Amino acid sequence: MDVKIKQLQGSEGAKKEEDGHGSVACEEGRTEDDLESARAKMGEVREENERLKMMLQKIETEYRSLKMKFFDIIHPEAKKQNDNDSAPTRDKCEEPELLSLRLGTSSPSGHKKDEKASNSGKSKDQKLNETKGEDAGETWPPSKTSKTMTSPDDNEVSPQSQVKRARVSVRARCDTPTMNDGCQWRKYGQKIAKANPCPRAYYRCTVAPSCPVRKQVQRCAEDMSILITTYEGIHNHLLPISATAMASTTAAAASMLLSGSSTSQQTPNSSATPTSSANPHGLNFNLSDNILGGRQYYSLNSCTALLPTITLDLTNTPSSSLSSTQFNMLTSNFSSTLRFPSTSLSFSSTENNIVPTIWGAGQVNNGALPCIKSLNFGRQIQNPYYQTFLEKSNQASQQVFAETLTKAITSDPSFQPVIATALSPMGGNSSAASQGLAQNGGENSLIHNMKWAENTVPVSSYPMTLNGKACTPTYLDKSSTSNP
DNA sequence: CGGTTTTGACCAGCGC
DNA sequence: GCGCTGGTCAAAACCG
Repeated sequence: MDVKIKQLQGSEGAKKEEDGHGSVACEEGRTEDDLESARAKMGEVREENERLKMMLQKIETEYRSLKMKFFDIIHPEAKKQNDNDSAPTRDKCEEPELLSLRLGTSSPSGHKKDEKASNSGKSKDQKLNETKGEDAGETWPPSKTSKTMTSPDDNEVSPQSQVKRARVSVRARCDTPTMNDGCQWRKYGQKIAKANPCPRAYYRCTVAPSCPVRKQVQRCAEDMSILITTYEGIHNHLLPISATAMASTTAAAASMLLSGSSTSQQTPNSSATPTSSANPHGLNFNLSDNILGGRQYYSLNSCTALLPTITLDLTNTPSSSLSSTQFNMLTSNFSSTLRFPSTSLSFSSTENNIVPTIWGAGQVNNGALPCIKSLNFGRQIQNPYYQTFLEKSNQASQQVFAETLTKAITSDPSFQPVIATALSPMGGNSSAASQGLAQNGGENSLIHNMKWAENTVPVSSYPMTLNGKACTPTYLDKSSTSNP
């Protein structure tokens, strides 16, 4: 991790020059007007950076405060005994708890045997994770393995086991039988599900023989053009570039689901009244009841209802109760009909010029899978190339995203715990963010700090294709980088 | 020939 | 205990 941080710091230093702070020499040959214009822009950028810096500091302060409160709730006895303990001590104890929510790791405990050899090289937090048996990789219900072996985790429906079994359902308009999400899948079964004439197909990942990831593909009974793909599990292998987009997106979505669930759990009534907060960018983050969770396809699938499921609605059909120009994040409540909460993220916007810019670096994102670039918590790919690529090609979009997200966070207090939880696995701890902030002088601090996830993948490389045919060809940048 | 798909059978969980 | 349903297995068929 230290190495990664150093790499980031190094890239940030290089980026400063790209930002224009060290590029005065490049101004040679330009007119005085150009110089004045460039200086004015530099001033604006500096001001914006200062604002972002302040926002980040505020977020970190609130994050630490929330962490302390959370720790007090979880360990009230520890609070009594350690009333005089400093915050760093608490952080040490709490970090594994928060890390247990991480879904984007690529080292599932289901393959601990294989990992024992390399265990010595693992970071501290990873080891703590394994010690507590909360590794997020073991997500698939061990239906078959339970025949021969049962783990203690499987016998209790603890919050941790719910975490492990989180599902991410993706609704997208597709004409072909299945979405090509970049992974290799092998079909191992097909069933006619109740109340849906369309058969449900079962696939498992064949990129690695021991990969636990599986997916179910079924057409929506209400709209045959909508393909519902449900992912479950975490890849335990390196992924192709094109596959990391989906993997990170589902991981991020699942992470949102889990963090949102925990929030609702602690304050079950807090979401009774939908709250929304518009921001100057016109991007609304709505925290409300489980509006989409009550959709029919949830209740029809009893088994899905047994698992915490998050739905990424990538269809162009605006939700009946939601504006088509909103990025609606709907946290779950605890419906009496569902044993676990379901969360829906609706990306149904087709007209909004903000969201596509965020997801796709300006490319129109009309139904293509949005890549939550700056909220990737997984680390499937650790390739410096992606960092460089992103910094050069997606810098503008990330700035927009950072600004938008920051304003959304600051304007909507209910979103802060979600981000706080989401940020906790990134880069190990929040103090690293502070360090990075201090060491790089705060320039573009928020943007950079939110780029810790090494598997960030440019959307332009994500082939939302269907068996080789572009699912939504107009959204793809054909000049994008090719897979290695 | 090896990998994938198809498809009937089997199993487990759940409700009655 | 029985039936229903979802999920998985595995042999056969299929395909490049």
